[in-house]
Amino acid sequence: MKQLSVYIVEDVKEVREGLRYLLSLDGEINVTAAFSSAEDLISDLSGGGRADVILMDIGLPGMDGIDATKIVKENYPEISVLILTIFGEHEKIIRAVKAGASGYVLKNTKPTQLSDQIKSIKAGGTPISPEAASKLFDEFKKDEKITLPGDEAGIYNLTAREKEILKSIANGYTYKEIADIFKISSATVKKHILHIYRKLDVSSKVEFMKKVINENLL
Amino acid sequence: MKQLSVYIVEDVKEVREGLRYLLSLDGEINVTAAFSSAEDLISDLSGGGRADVILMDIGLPGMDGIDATKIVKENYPEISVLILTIFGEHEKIIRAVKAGASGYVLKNTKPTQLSDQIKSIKAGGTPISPEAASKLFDEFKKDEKITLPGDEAGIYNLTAREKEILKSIANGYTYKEIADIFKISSATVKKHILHIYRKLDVSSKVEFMKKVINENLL
DNA sequence: GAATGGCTCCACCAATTGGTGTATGGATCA
DNA sequence: TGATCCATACACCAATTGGTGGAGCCATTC
Repeated sequence: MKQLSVYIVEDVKEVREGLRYLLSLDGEINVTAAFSSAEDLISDLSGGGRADVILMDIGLPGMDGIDATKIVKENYPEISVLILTIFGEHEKIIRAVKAGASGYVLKNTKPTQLSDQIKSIKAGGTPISPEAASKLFDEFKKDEKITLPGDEAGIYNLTAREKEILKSIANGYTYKEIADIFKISSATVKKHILHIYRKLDVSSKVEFMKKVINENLL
Repeated sequence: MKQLSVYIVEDVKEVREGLRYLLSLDGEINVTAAFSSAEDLISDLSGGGRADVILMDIGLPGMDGIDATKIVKENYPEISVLILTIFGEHEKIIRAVKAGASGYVLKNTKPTQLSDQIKSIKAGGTPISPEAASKLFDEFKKDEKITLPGDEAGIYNLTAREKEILKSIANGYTYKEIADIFKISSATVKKHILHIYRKLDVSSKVEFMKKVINENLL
């Protein structure tokens, strides 16, 4: 297995060197650089420096770890950023993950666990501790709402009209009520809905609602 | 590092033995037993058998992986359950995680990734693939809603029978189908549903579904 | 024992839904 | 210039749903 190239960004020298030492114990991990500020990191990356994973402290002097994460992910999306944090920094963690961080680990994580988590990022896993999971989940949901309806054709190739009808149905209106809203015949509404059913592969309002709500089609 | 003891629960022999072989390639993982049914697993645990991680298939004959997970977590909470699934089983995954699963991995995950994900569970991580993450997030949010406001007031004072009917309706069955399932008249089913509607303060299946799904009444 | 509440069932009704046709005008596209 | 898609609309039909009333049986509770 190829070695993982890891950068460390942490302002406190003792922590920085401690991390470097701890990670050096894992043969699969190679700490190729360590920086005491986000600015130094950015400057290295601009100069062609690369890493598989960046271990990023949040509380950095100058540019903080969140903004740094944003810049890294915007310019070098292939690099995974793992946020280093202390217990209780929920909100910062959320902002960091929204900025593109792949996950986070607590600073008091055991050495072996830290190695495993770094490796698991590249293996497709997302290390998240349960404590802050629900908050994180909320935020992700908000993101979804932004990204989903913005799409043009829609996931099921629904036409613009069909999307309108879909929303109305999901909001509990009957065919007749929807007909009044859009000033069309209820027969037309029904026609639209049957088309929607076909596209969503459902055949009743119950199935329809399950799909709409579970897949956040609103 | 101590070896991780892993159980496999998977009904298809080829898959089961394939997993056992793949995991045997990782020195830190020790597959101590493999079962073809949830019942066999439970019986082993009852007899004193233990594992650090259980790799659990969802689609098992007899007791399915979700119920099995529930039982395992209720009786042996220290055991982590990792759900083995195929792409697209969103709903089941959600239910499995709610049942206490530590995460899930897709069946087509690469061997090395699988090992890493198993190890990352015990390292505190939660292996979740991004595809279904947002859905999972939604569900967690819903859980929050339940535990916070829906306290002692009970779940709308529904009787045991009404809860059964509620589930069936939410699963898309018609009155008639439910009548067949419970061996009662469809008139009775309808009566129950009208009672449920009153208690939930709704008056159609669409409103009903919104409430059931959003407040996770299943 | 009477009252209450849960579960069962019946009849009857209006409204809604699911599904099938067919058809017309407009836009778009090959 | 056809062909196709979209939105509109109508007719007709079977099934399901939402709502009302009443009623019997059983267990628990007061």
